[in-house]
Amino acid sequence: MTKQRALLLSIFRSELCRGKHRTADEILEFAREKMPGISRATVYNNLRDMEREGLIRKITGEGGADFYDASFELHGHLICTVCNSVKDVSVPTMLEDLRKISGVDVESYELKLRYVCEACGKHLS
Amino acid sequence: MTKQRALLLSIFRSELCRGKHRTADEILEFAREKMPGISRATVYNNLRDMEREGLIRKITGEGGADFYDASFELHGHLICTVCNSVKDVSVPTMLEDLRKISGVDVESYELKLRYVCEACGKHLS
DNA sequence: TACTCTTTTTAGACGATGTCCAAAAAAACA
DNA sequence: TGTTTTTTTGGACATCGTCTAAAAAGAGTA
Repeated sequence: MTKQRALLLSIFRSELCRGKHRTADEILEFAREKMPGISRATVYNNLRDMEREGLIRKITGEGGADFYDASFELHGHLICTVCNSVKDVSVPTMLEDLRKISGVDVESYELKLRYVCEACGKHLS
Repeated sequence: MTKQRALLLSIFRSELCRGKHRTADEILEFAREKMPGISRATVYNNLRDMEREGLIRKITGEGGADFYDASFELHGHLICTVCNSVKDVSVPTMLEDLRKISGVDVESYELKLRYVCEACGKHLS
């Protein structure tokens, strides 16, 4: 366990990431506050590895960067089509349902729901 | 309606795209076979507009380029974690179910299911 | 058609995100 | 400790997509 890897894990466990969705570059910023010299490649390498190990989840980004969260249970993401904000939504039986529907042994899923969030809905009058 | 736009629409309606998932660059290639000078920017602009108009769907790509399909009904995508191949899977009641579960007026969804496809499953012994 | 106004196309520069590489450093092992 | 393996590093590189300003094409009107 390298110091860099430990730092990244601690960031994901900290308030900085609790319930939030972070891009690789946001994680890099957080990491550099504690370890100024840490390399971009190191962060990307570790994010890739941590995802493979199931420690974090990667969500393929809307219009740009992918983002990561440290949530262990599978859940979907509500994405506002106006402001791109993201909220989690839990769908407990989803994996089982999907296995039945598809007839395939689904390992995991990524579900993005497009909607208009409350704040943006008000502005649309 | 410009000639370029008409060409792109015809490509999406043709056998080249029926039931398939195409990247922007594949579409660009197809377009250049008929109209060699067509610009990359034109293809990207039109794909963006056509998606906004609901003529095509964009699926945020795994490890790289986004891809597009011309299928009008919502459906999920089975993605093989080994070879990255994509297959459609229909989930008829999904949108209604999701509205009930989330309590939000979901406009559309994007569902990616990770699994190991038949061909790859055999090789894994 | 001729004139105007608006929209689209174009080429290429640009930007953002992420990957690759070979050398150096750190960690793990015996 | 000495050796081997893994990780980090920095910077070049690749990919994908967006932006820009000028030119061309399309649309509207008479």
